[in-house]
Amino acid sequence: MAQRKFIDDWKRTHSCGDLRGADVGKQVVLFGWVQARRNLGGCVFVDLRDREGLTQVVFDPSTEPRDLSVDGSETIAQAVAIAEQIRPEWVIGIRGVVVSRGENLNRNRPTGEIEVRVLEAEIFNQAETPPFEIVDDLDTREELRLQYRYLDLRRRPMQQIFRLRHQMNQTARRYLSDQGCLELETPFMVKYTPGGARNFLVPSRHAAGKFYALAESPQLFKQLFMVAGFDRYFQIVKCFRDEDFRLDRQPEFTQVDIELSFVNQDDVFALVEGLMFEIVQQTRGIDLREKYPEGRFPRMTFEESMQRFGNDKPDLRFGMEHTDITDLIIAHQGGGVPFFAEIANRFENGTLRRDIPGEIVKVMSVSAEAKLSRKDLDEMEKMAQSMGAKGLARAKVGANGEWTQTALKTATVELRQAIHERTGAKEGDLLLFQFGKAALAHTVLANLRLHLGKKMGHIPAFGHGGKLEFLWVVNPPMFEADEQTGGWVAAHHAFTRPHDDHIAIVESDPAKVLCYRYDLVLNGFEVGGGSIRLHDPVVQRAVFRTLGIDEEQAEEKFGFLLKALRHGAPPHGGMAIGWDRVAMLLSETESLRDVIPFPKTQRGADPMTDAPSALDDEQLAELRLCVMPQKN
RNA sequence: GGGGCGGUAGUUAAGUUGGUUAUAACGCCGGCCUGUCACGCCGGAGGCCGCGGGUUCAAGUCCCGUCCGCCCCGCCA
Repeated sequence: MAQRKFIDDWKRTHSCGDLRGADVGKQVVLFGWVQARRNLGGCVFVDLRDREGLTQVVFDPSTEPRDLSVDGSETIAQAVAIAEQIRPEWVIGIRGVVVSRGENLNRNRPTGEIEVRVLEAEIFNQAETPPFEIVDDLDTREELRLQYRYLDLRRRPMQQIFRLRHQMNQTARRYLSDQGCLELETPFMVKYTPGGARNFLVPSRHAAGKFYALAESPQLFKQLFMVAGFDRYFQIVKCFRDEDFRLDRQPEFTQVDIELSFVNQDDVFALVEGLMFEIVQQTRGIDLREKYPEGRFPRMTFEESMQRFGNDKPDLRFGMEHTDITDLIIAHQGGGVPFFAEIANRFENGTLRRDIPGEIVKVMSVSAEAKLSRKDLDEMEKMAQSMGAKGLARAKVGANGEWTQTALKTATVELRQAIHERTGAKEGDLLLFQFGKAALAHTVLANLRLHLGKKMGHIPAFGHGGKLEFLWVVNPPMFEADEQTGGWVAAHHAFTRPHDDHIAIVESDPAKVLCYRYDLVLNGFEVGGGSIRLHDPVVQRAVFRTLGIDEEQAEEKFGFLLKALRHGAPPHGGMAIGWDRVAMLLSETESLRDVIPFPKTQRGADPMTDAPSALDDEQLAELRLCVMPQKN
């Protein structure tokens, strides 16, 4: 067996990204993986890779150690023999001398001025031929990349992403610590609490038949830190939610969790803004003060966001806003369009009311520049239908303000003029309509807006495209109507503080109650959310009454928190930042999976380890569990 | 739970109205080559066309089912 000189007697002197022209003449020891081997017949060039970079090393049988003023002639033949054997991804070590490449330099890499002339080499390990090449611009099924994630992670772009995450973590720790926050830990295995996201459950062997829940967030525990008087807390923490996935959702994900005592909403914002400025500066070298000179992010109310963009996480990198024309439809009694008239009638006769969320008519004006073909429109209509819409009514604005290419051509001049005036639509523009249930109309138009934004090149398919648009979305409603029961449910959670001037109407007019809940949005992604908590037991009881939760139920569900809040809870509030989403946006990658070292597929599987897996009967018996047969 | 797209050598793709032995590039293996750096040149191996059923003289291709992956709606307080 080889003598292992390279590990036992010699130490690595440099990384594969270190050496420059100034190092010429140095004797060096490099360790790494074989990126590429170019055998010219006698002379073998090898690109040696480690996490810092690539260095070309040369195995040349004609090397004369004396010319390099070093020993080692007897080892050169051995080294050249090794060069003949090695293959991509083998792990080797070399000892050699840095020489200038003179005219033959490679300007494409930082180490391109030099190469290392090998005097001695050792193979640490061979490698099977990898299922895909370890290259920067890999084009391979993602499933295969996940199956061999350790090879995928060997690639430079992936290494850069996780270096970025390291920087994010270091920056957050330093900043939040400087802001007086203590890094404290909360349990992952917690008591199951109903409502909200589904929990992953962990069966207990000691208490067979009982289960822990994996924490969907440290929410309740961080509030207990405030009761305990820690004053300010943060944690970089994993959260677990057993819900369906999207490109920005994984079953386990990381958030930077923050909670502060004796603060109002503005105090929380200032802290988080400072953090984001710092993160963007440290990781991307971008000074957000150029865009936000006051050091603050803009704010928009929830209601305005829904009106203008159809969701609570608007992508502000481009326009194409929506316009609510429900009032125009009512005023014009349908304006000659049968299905508008139908809606107008229902408002007339009181079936629908404007002051409570119900049905609406919205329009999005698309510039003539979009040059949408019939095929494009059909595709968009299909998209709308796949989201549950009946169709996609549209009208093209003609030279004299008439509507063409549309089922809406019966619209009156007055209605058309009113709509053109409000939307600013000009000749050649296309009007896209949605009407009916507000939630559906909003969803459809919000998605079409993003679709068109990408299609028209206002925003890239993924990545920030040089624009970082932050926004606080504030003052959402505290309660939502529960369609099934006809009662009220908490729009976020029951421990959010209502606006002070709405406390009086918590029970009398829940629909109008707004609360101190806020989301931080970046380029159309919700990257953080939080609230000022409700620490007043009197208001808390009123909220529970509105939600139809009596004291007994409240005790049963949230007893430990309510009890804690009765023992001297300071006013407090906080924030949770979706750290993976921030990493995804800053690294301009396509999905959350790209910024998580070992992510799950859309169905929650890990192709590498084959998790989740079945248990054998013995294990189940120990937990006193039995698995029901699959229902068909 | 619903809708859409995809699955063909190790990888990425092509594959005609169903019709001989399923192509190509990269990778892999062997040979040659002393200044390559996407090295080059010559040769070679490599296929359960995701899986199961059906239609047919004949299926990668058409039909049904199913599994897996991705995107969206619902869901995610």
